[in-house]
Amino acid sequence: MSTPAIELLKSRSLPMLIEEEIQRVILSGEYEPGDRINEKELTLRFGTSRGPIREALRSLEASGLIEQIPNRGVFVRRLTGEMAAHIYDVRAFLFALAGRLLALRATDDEIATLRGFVRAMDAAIAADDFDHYVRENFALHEFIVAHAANPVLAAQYLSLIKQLRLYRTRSLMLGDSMQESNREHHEMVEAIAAHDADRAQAAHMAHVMRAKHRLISNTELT
Amino acid sequence: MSTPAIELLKSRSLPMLIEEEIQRVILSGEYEPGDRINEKELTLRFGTSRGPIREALRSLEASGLIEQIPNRGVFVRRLTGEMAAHIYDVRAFLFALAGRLLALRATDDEIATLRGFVRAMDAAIAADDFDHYVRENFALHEFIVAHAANPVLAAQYLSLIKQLRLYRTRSLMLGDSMQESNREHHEMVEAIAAHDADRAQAAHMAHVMRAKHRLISNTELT
DNA sequence: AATTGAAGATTGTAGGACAATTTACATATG
DNA sequence: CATATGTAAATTGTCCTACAATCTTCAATT
Repeated sequence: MSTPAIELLKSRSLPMLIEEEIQRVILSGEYEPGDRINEKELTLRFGTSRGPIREALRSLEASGLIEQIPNRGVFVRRLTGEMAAHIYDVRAFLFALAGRLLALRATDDEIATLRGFVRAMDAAIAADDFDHYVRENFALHEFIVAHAANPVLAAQYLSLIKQLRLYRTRSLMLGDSMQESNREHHEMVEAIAAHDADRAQAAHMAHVMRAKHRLISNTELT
Repeated sequence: MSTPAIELLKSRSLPMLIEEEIQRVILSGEYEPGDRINEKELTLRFGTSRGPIREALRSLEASGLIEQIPNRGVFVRRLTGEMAAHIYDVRAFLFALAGRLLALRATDDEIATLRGFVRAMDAAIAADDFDHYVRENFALHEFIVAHAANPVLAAQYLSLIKQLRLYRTRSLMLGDSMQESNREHHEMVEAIAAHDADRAQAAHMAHVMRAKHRLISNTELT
């Protein structure tokens, strides 16, 4: 009976709300990879009993954000560079499917929206507005996956994205790679606009694989 | 304190064991899609309290085998043909990645094992032993995914396979499609043996997509 | 036959309890 | 001084009971 936000939204079940909240806390960085998550602390934080919290943790474990070690508790998952690379490989193929599906079914409106994202990113590059670029970049990817109209694909893709956020993401995108990246976006979007499924598929896969290589060559240096 | 199998294996946590057991029960068909799962019934069946059972159900929900409706309980998930088709599309791309990865790294031993599976399926076809074919077929797919050496890929692929088992799988593979299917296996395995990543990728994807179309054309008729 | 309504069942959550295990810390030992 | 050891405290894992909220069932009423 403490956090009012939780009291108000009784439409969804308590464990779901707790799950979302813990997820938010993890992705925001308040809990860092490797941190132990204490159940009692969460009961105090949310004002609930341990039951709903343990249920939420179970769900989070399945989504790959936390890890449970019997009798020792749950820990925010720690992602090795190797695992991140594995995730990128899978993500590349899922994103390739998204590109293909969207190329086959994109409406004129969707194509216009996609081109809008690319233009916005061009503007962000011109203004050297890194944050704005990142936001639009994320929105473009999200849009493509959502409009591919395959909920299974969307769920798995989003799960991977979440997991990747556990990986240290510093220096992930440097100055000139914004330009390179948006050139790839342009190719992706125009392939979709041309309803060329094969070309879209290849462009989407290549885009993620190049992002993977940028990530790897950056982290090798540290 | 009833089921001895659960008492013995206290090394893993109780919710994990319960989860595995419920999953087994669902996949075996004892609980059918759409069935409601009663918590108290499970407490009697496993001799545990509701806590661990609710945790297990949470985990199963995340893996897509059950569906929770607030205040109404959990139900074995019902898969529409449309959803099955979506799963097949994703599976095709994941399997394509598995084929590519394995082509790049397959050892001679692994190649020999793969060829053994194909030969065994040829023998099963010759003997008209459908069950044997199905078993070897499953083993081949599992082997490829496991030896692709990408745990993220493996986890997502296996999750899809489990979900597909919720779909009515009658008349999924008819007589002559065994031959067709194993011809495709042959192409997959030889592409891997040649360490030809592109060819393996294409062959693996095509194999799943053809399976999808066989499924669809069969279910259209019913 | 359709609607209503009360009784019963089930879910969702709380909270206390306790064994088993792990962690932390202080003390003894080489 | 560093290491080993032992004890106390904390934490997890599980059970139990309880009860409000909601859903389901089924009989009675219109």
